[in-house]
Amino acid sequence: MRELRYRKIADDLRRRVAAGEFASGRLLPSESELTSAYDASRVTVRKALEALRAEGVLDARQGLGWFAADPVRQSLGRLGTIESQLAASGVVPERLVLDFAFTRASRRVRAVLGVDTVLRVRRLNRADGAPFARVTVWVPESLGAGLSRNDVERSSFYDLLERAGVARLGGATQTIGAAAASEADAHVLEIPVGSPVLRCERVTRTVDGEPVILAEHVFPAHRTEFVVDLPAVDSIAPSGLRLVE
Amino acid sequence: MRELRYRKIADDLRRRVAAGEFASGRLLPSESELTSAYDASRVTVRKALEALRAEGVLDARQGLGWFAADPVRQSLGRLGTIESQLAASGVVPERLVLDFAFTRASRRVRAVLGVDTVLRVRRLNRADGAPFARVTVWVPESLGAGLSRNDVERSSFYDLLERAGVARLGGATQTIGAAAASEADAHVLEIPVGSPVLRCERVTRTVDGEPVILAEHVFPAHRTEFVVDLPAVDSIAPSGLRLVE
DNA sequence: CAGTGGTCTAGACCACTGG
DNA sequence: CAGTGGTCTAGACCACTGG
Repeated sequence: MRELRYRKIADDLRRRVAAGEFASGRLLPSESELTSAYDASRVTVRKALEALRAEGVLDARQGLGWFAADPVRQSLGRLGTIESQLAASGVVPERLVLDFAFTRASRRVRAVLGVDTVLRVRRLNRADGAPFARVTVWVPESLGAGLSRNDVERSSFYDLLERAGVARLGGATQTIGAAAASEADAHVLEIPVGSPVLRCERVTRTVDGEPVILAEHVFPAHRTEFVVDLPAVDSIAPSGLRLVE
Repeated sequence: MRELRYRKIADDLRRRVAAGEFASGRLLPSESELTSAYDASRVTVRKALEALRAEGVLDARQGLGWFAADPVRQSLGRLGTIESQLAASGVVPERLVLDFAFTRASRRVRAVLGVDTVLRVRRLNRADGAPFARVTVWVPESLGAGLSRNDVERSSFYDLLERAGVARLGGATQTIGAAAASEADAHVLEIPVGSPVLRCERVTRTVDGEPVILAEHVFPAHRTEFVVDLPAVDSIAPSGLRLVE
């Protein structure tokens, strides 16, 4: 990988912001100062700054200057996965494997993954002993063939597939809906049947765009919510909503 | 508002893509051709193209060219507001004002907006006659003072505040949760009490970061879901989720 | 190979901010 | 007012794609 100047500048500025160098209303050096300091053109410096704005790290106002973005926005940009959030707050999430089987794909799963036989794993996630997610993951038989039940209890599927070099994962599409808890959900999550749950379905693709993981997460509504930070809006209505069927 | 060249170019290209001019693998004119055609510098043309890439409308490959993005991603990038989606599919959304009042802010509303008196508007949105959203909007008394009941029935709050120059809106934070339909929700949305609903709360800030609009949207779960497109992932778990309390 | 997008430079004018 | 970020120009070199 070629070294990109704007990326090096962005990395350096991100580090300095994280170190608190520009905390609480203090402005960054002006673009022309940064241009001199990094010995780059203003366009390159701006490309780095705009990238950090897109990440939610920095923001700017014309006539004023660049500054570290609102902490709320920063923390949202860094939210990451629920497990990393829990780990950061000192709670060790437990992962319990309920089911591990190679089975025929249902019509829905076949439509998404395009294969007839899949590895299906059901897991329960707990935080401080209380269940907070019921997870079902489907992967094509070929990708799951090397995985053991102990593997999926110890590690996340992302680690097992990506870091082990089995697949190179690219983007994903995530849908979030509400539903009433099924009997199976209710039993595992220790909530009443029919009580509201958040249901999240996620299709993860390889870098080539081929869908390789289908995951369903069910969360009890009283314990969980999704947070989305929108750097700019053109409406006050929720974004990303669509009507189904 | 000053006319921005890169924005005009982006608007034109977006329209041409939507019209199918570059459908199914056909490339757009090269950047140097676009530079001549729009009589702008290459940097300006690229700024327009990059903006459309960020929207999910276009994509490019070095050495090949620019092309209309994958339709899946396109539809996600263009999702925008539910009302614009409906309009695009030929359904005219109706907006019915249920309530329009200046009232004392509840503790929650005061905590968010930082004022004691607010304009509170309740609306019902329908598509093809069927209710799909119950909306409550709170704005500080000072911002709502110039608005009439007819205004909020005809136009969106965004149009009323931003385009009318009352406030310059910046970013927003949106939380999505599930809940059981309250009696009021159920009555207005024509669903059973206790059936699952998606509940979305959105805080919109001015460009200066001051919260000025609080909006709550309640959607019947069986008709609606949120879709998020994630260009790159570092986990297969849902992103943006957090535990409440 | 010729042509493409990706990065980068050294300038310029403008709208906007704070004092 | 001087200084700031926002936009825009006319160049340049590079890595990469397809034939």
